Amino acid sequence: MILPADFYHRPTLDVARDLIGKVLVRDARSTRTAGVIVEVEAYIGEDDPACHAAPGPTARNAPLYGPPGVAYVYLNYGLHALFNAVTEPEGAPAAVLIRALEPVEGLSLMRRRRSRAPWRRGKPLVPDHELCRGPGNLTCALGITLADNRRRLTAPPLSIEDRGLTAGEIEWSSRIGISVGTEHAWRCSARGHASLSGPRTRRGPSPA
DNA sequence: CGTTCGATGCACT
DNA sequence: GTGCATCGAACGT
Repeated sequence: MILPADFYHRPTLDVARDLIGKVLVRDARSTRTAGVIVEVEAYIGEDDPACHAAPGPTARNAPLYGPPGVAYVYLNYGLHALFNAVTEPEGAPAAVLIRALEPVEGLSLMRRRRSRAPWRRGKPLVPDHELCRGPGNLTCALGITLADNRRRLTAPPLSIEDRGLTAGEIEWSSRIGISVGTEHAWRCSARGHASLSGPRTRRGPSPA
Protein backbone atom coordinates (compact mmCIF):
# COMPACT_ATOMS: atom_id res chain seq x y z
CA MET A 1 0.00 0.00 0.00
CA ILE A 2 1.31 3.44 -0.97
CA LEU A 3 1.62 5.78 1.99
CA PRO A 4 -1.03 8.54 1.83
CA ALA A 5 -0.24 12.24 2.17
CA ASP A 6 -1.50 12.12 5.77
CA PHE A 7 1.46 9.92 6.68
CA TYR A 8 3.75 12.88 6.06
CA HIS A 9 1.39 15.40 7.70
CA ARG A 10 2.92 14.78 11.16
CA PRO A 11 5.91 15.76 13.31
CA THR A 12 9.03 15.13 11.23
CA LEU A 13 10.79 12.93 13.79
CA ASP A 14 7.76 10.62 13.85
CA VAL A 15 7.75 10.43 10.07
CA ALA A 16 11.50 9.76 10.03
CA ARG A 17 11.18 6.85 12.46
CA ASP A 18 8.21 5.38 10.60
CA LEU A 19 9.96 5.58 7.24
CA ILE A 20 12.52 2.99 8.37
CA GLY A 21 11.35 -0.30 6.85
CA LYS A 22 9.14 1.33 4.21
CA VAL A 23 9.93 0.80 0.52
CA LEU A 24 10.94 3.58 -1.86
CA VAL A 25 9.67 2.62 -5.32
CA ARG A 26 10.75 4.15 -8.60
CA ASP A 27 8.47 3.13 -11.45
CA ALA A 28 9.27 4.36 -14.92
CA ARG A 29 7.73 2.81 -18.00
CA SER A 30 9.08 -0.74 -18.08
CA THR A 31 11.78 -0.24 -15.49
CA ARG A 32 11.20 -0.63 -11.79
CA THR A 33 13.68 -0.20 -8.96
CA ALA A 34 12.97 -0.26 -5.24
CA GLY A 35 14.67 -0.48 -1.87
CA VAL A 36 13.82 -0.73 1.82
CA ILE A 37 14.61 2.51 3.66
CA VAL A 38 17.27 1.83 6.31
CA GLU A 39 18.67 5.30 7.05
CA VAL A 40 17.13 8.80 7.12
CA GLU A 41 17.75 12.25 8.58
CA ALA A 42 15.25 14.90 9.71
CA TYR A 43 15.64 18.57 8.79
CA ILE A 44 13.20 20.69 10.73
CA GLY A 45 12.33 24.35 10.37
CA GLU A 46 14.07 27.69 10.02
CA ASP A 47 15.64 27.29 13.49
CA ASP A 48 17.55 24.18 12.36
CA PRO A 49 20.80 25.63 10.98
CA ALA A 50 21.39 22.60 8.76
CA CYS A 51 17.92 22.77 7.19
CA HIS A 52 17.67 24.44 3.80
CA ALA A 53 14.89 26.56 5.28
CA ALA A 54 17.35 28.20 7.71
CA PRO A 55 17.77 31.35 5.53
CA GLY A 56 13.99 31.69 5.19
CA PRO A 57 12.03 31.13 1.99
CA THR A 58 14.05 31.12 -1.25
CA ALA A 59 13.52 29.82 -4.74
CA ARG A 60 15.32 26.56 -4.02
CA ASN A 61 13.69 25.62 -0.73
CA ALA A 62 10.12 26.47 -1.75
CA PRO A 63 8.99 22.81 -1.72
CA LEU A 64 9.84 22.61 2.00
CA TYR A 65 7.13 25.19 2.68
CA GLY A 66 4.60 23.38 0.54
CA PRO A 67 2.24 20.50 1.30
CA PRO A 68 3.56 17.26 2.84
CA GLY A 69 3.98 14.05 0.86
CA VAL A 70 5.93 15.77 -1.91
CA ALA A 71 9.52 15.18 -3.07
CA TYR A 72 12.18 17.80 -2.44
CA VAL A 73 15.13 17.00 -4.69
CA TYR A 74 18.15 19.24 -5.08
CA LEU A 75 21.63 19.05 -6.55
CA ASN A 76 24.51 18.82 -4.13
CA TYR A 77 28.18 19.38 -4.95
CA GLY A 78 27.16 19.76 -8.56
CA LEU A 79 27.00 15.99 -8.91
CA HIS A 80 24.46 14.34 -6.68
CA ALA A 81 20.68 14.64 -6.55
CA LEU A 82 19.53 14.26 -2.93
CA PHE A 83 16.00 13.06 -2.21
CA ASN A 84 13.75 14.25 0.64
CA ALA A 85 10.13 13.66 1.60
CA VAL A 86 8.42 16.89 2.70
CA THR A 87 6.70 16.68 6.08
CA GLU A 88 4.53 18.74 8.51
CA PRO A 89 1.57 20.94 7.59
CA GLU A 90 1.94 23.35 4.69
CA GLY A 91 3.87 26.42 5.82
CA ALA A 92 6.08 24.49 8.28
CA PRO A 93 9.31 23.87 6.34
CA ALA A 94 10.66 20.39 7.11
CA ALA A 95 11.63 17.17 5.39
CA VAL A 96 13.22 13.75 5.79
CA LEU A 97 16.37 13.04 3.77
CA ILE A 98 16.59 9.43 2.59
CA ARG A 99 20.22 8.33 3.08
CA ALA A 100 20.31 4.60 2.40
CA LEU A 101 18.24 1.70 1.07
CA GLU A 102 18.48 -2.05 1.00
CA PRO A 103 17.94 -2.83 -2.70
CA VAL A 104 15.04 -5.22 -3.33
CA GLU A 105 13.94 -4.72 -6.95
CA GLY A 106 15.76 -3.93 -10.18
CA LEU A 107 19.26 -4.66 -8.88
CA SER A 108 20.78 -5.13 -12.32
CA LEU A 109 19.42 -1.79 -13.51
CA MET A 110 20.73 -0.14 -10.36
CA ARG A 111 24.14 -1.65 -11.00
CA ARG A 112 24.10 -0.43 -14.59
CA ARG A 113 23.25 3.12 -13.48
CA ARG A 114 25.90 3.15 -10.75
CA SER A 115 28.60 1.80 -13.05
CA ARG A 116 27.92 4.61 -15.50
CA ALA A 117 29.03 7.26 -12.98
CA PRO A 118 32.29 8.85 -14.22
CA TRP A 119 34.35 7.72 -11.23
CA ARG A 120 32.95 4.18 -11.50
CA ARG A 121 33.73 3.61 -15.14
CA GLY A 122 36.11 0.70 -15.59
CA LYS A 123 35.79 -0.25 -11.93
CA PRO A 124 34.60 -3.59 -10.51
CA LEU A 125 30.84 -4.05 -10.30
CA VAL A 126 29.14 -2.48 -7.33
CA PRO A 127 28.28 -5.03 -4.61
CA ASP A 128 24.56 -5.29 -3.76
CA HIS A 129 24.86 -3.69 -0.34
CA GLU A 130 26.65 -0.65 -1.83
CA LEU A 131 24.15 0.03 -4.60
CA CYS A 132 22.01 2.37 -2.47
CA ARG A 133 24.45 3.22 0.34
CA GLY A 134 24.48 7.02 0.66
CA PRO A 135 21.98 9.70 -0.41
CA GLY A 136 23.75 10.43 -3.69
CA ASN A 137 24.16 6.77 -4.54
CA LEU A 138 20.53 5.82 -4.01
CA THR A 139 19.18 8.54 -6.28
CA CYS A 140 21.63 7.41 -8.94
CA ALA A 141 20.57 3.77 -8.54
CA LEU A 142 16.85 4.63 -8.72
CA GLY A 143 17.23 7.21 -11.48
CA ILE A 144 15.85 10.03 -9.33
CA THR A 145 16.78 13.44 -10.76
CA LEU A 146 15.99 17.13 -10.36
CA ALA A 147 13.01 16.52 -12.65
CA ASP A 148 11.41 14.73 -9.68
CA ASN A 149 11.50 17.83 -7.49
CA ARG A 150 7.98 18.73 -6.25
CA ARG A 151 6.59 15.39 -7.41
CA ARG A 152 3.77 13.91 -5.30
CA LEU A 153 4.84 10.72 -3.50
CA THR A 154 1.31 9.30 -3.35
CA ALA A 155 1.31 7.68 -6.80
CA PRO A 156 3.73 6.24 -9.37
CA PRO A 157 6.28 6.85 -10.78
CA LEU A 158 7.76 7.77 -7.40
CA SER A 159 6.21 6.58 -4.16
CA ILE A 160 6.86 5.03 -0.77
CA GLU A 161 5.04 1.84 0.17
CA ASP A 162 4.20 0.04 3.38
CA ARG A 163 4.76 -3.66 2.75
CA GLY A 164 4.39 -4.69 6.38
CA LEU A 165 8.10 -5.29 6.85
CA THR A 166 9.46 -5.24 10.38
CA ALA A 167 11.92 -2.41 10.81
CA GLY A 168 14.25 -4.21 13.20
CA GLU A 169 16.10 -2.29 15.89
CA ILE A 170 15.97 1.49 15.32
CA GLU A 171 18.82 3.75 16.36
CA TRP A 172 19.03 7.57 16.66
CA SER A 173 22.36 9.35 16.19
CA SER A 174 23.84 12.67 15.08
CA ARG A 175 23.30 13.76 11.49
CA ILE A 176 26.40 13.38 9.34
CA GLY A 177 27.99 15.36 6.53
CA ILE A 178 27.04 18.75 8.00
CA SER A 179 29.05 21.35 9.93
CA VAL A 180 26.20 22.89 11.96
CA GLY A 181 23.23 21.43 13.79
CA THR A 182 25.11 18.29 14.80
CA GLU A 183 23.78 18.63 18.36
CA HIS A 184 20.50 17.09 17.25
CA ALA A 185 20.31 13.29 17.13
CA TRP A 186 18.05 13.40 14.10
CA ARG A 187 19.60 10.58 12.09
CA CYS A 188 17.53 7.43 12.29
CA SER A 189 18.70 4.06 11.04
CA ALA A 190 18.21 0.31 11.21
CA ARG A 191 21.00 -0.68 13.57
CA GLY A 192 23.90 -2.51 12.00
CA HIS A 193 22.47 -2.70 8.49
CA ALA A 194 25.05 -3.42 5.77
CA SER A 195 23.83 -0.56 3.57
CA LEU A 196 24.30 2.24 6.13
CA SER A 197 26.31 5.25 4.95
CA GLY A 198 29.03 7.04 6.87
CA PRO A 199 32.26 5.56 8.30
CA ARG A 200 32.69 1.96 7.28
CA THR A 201 31.43 -0.51 9.83
CA ARG A 202 34.06 -2.75 11.33
CA ARG A 203 34.15 -6.12 9.65
CA GLY A 204 35.19 -9.45 11.03
CA PRO A 205 35.52 -10.55 14.66
CA SER A 206 36.65 -7.87 17.09
CA PRO A 207 39.95 -8.64 18.85
CA ALA A 208 39.33 -10.59 22.03
C1' DC B 1 44.65 2.95 10.38
C1' DG B 2 43.77 8.15 9.41
C1' DT B 3 43.12 12.63 6.65
C1' DT B 4 43.03 15.25 2.19
C1' DC B 5 41.25 16.40 -2.02
C1' DG B 6 39.23 16.63 -6.92
C1' DA B 7 35.05 16.30 -9.62
C1' DT B 8 31.27 19.39 -10.87
C1' DG B 9 26.80 22.78 -10.97
C1' DC B 10 24.00 25.95 -8.98
C1' DA B 11 21.74 28.83 -5.32
C1' DC B 12 22.77 32.42 -2.70
C1' DT B 13 25.51 36.76 -0.96
C1' DG C 1 32.93 34.38 -5.74
C1' DT C 2 31.75 31.01 -2.03
C1' DG C 3 30.00 27.00 -0.17
C1' DC C 4 27.63 23.04 -0.10
C1' DA C 5 22.68 17.38 3.61
C1' DT C 6 28.66 13.57 -1.52
C1' DC C 7 31.75 10.01 -3.34
C1' DG C 8 35.71 7.51 -3.49
C1' DA C 9 40.53 7.44 -4.62
C1' DA C 10 44.99 8.95 -3.06
C1' DC C 11 47.83 9.89 0.03
C1' DG C 12 50.24 10.04 5.08
C1' DT C 13 51.32 7.62 9.60
